[in-house]
Amino acid sequence: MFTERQNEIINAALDIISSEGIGSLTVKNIGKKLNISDAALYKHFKNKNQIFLGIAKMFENESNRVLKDIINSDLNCIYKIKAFYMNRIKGFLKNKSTTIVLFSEEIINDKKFTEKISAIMKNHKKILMEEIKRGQKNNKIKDDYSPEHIFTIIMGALRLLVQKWRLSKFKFNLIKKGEELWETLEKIIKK
Amino acid sequence: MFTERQNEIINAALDIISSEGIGSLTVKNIGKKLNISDAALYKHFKNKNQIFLGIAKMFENESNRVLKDIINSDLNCIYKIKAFYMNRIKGFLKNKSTTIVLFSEEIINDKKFTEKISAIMKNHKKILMEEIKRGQKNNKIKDDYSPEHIFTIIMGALRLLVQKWRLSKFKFNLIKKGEELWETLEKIIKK
DNA sequence: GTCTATATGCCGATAGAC
DNA sequence: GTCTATCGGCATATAGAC
Repeated sequence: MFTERQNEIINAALDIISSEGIGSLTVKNIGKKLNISDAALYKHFKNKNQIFLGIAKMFENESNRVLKDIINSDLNCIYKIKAFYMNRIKGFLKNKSTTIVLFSEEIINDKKFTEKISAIMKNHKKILMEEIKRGQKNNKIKDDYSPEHIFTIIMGALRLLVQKWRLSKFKFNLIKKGEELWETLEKIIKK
Repeated sequence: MFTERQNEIINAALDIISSEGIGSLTVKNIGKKLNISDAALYKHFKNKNQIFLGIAKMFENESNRVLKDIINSDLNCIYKIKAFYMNRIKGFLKNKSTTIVLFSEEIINDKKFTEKISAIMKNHKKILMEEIKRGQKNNKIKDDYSPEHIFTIIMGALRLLVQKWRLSKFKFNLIKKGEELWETLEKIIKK
């Protein structure tokens, strides 16, 4: 998929985003981080947008892999949704910068990047909605609310929590707060 | 508060953000929009960050005014929360660019701006939480969930809906979708 | 694959005339 | 308050030697 150097470049970019913000993500800074010149980067990526696209692809690979594992597991639907939810939280914890990149599609003004992120999100939504519908059929999830609204509420709450965490400069325990929030979300949707 | 020209400049900036994205917001572009030179802008604002701060102040003035009206009304607490929720939606409809500016605190790398936006958000949260608590005391709102979680769920869902609307390029009817989502939110919190 | 040197362009901001 | 002219700085990206 990626060469070793390409992986290093993507990780350096993620490092810079999480520590100094997206405004500091320049080819010069990436080079500095890797102790090579900025010009050398162009031997590995055609241009800066391709690095962004690399970030999106890396995220896609990881989340798809995990998603498959969860869907193919024999957990019941509520626990599948919980597993997805907690997995996203752990993903953000591991790669803090994704909290910026993925929630702020408008920052990176590249069509292919935006489309990629959009597609990933749509895929997540599709898979989650299927589980929600199955749960409603099997009488595990309340059918007072539309699957669409349940999705909006779960993902919206998750995102807001993660954003708060980022704005607090990662000061509180995201896993703990995430689990507490899930307790409430589960109470709301569980039949 | 602002001179007429300052208001024009702020509105031009908001225009640019909503139509071309924050990356296109340059002093040169603002000048072009107003058919004056970029240099002339510096007679009205000391620098670019002061224009950003102007955007934040404008938003603060408007939302505080409306918030006061709602809080001082004699609606019951659930309808106060609904009024706040719907008012935010209408605010985004009126000024599409605020959907970018306010949800992406990290884009604008100015300390005073970030602090201002943060303060506005904290104030909104404080007022909403008070209403939620009052509702729980008066047996109007379920006390199975913590006020903090109720806040996260309502605001998170609202934000996600608004973001979806923005990414759809404002194609669907935000008011209608917002009202539908509120129906669900109300069912969840109402005792 | 890495380097240095450099092209090109836009950024925010200032000087000074009118 | 507006203009033109201009500055220094930094951005992405390329050329060409090693």
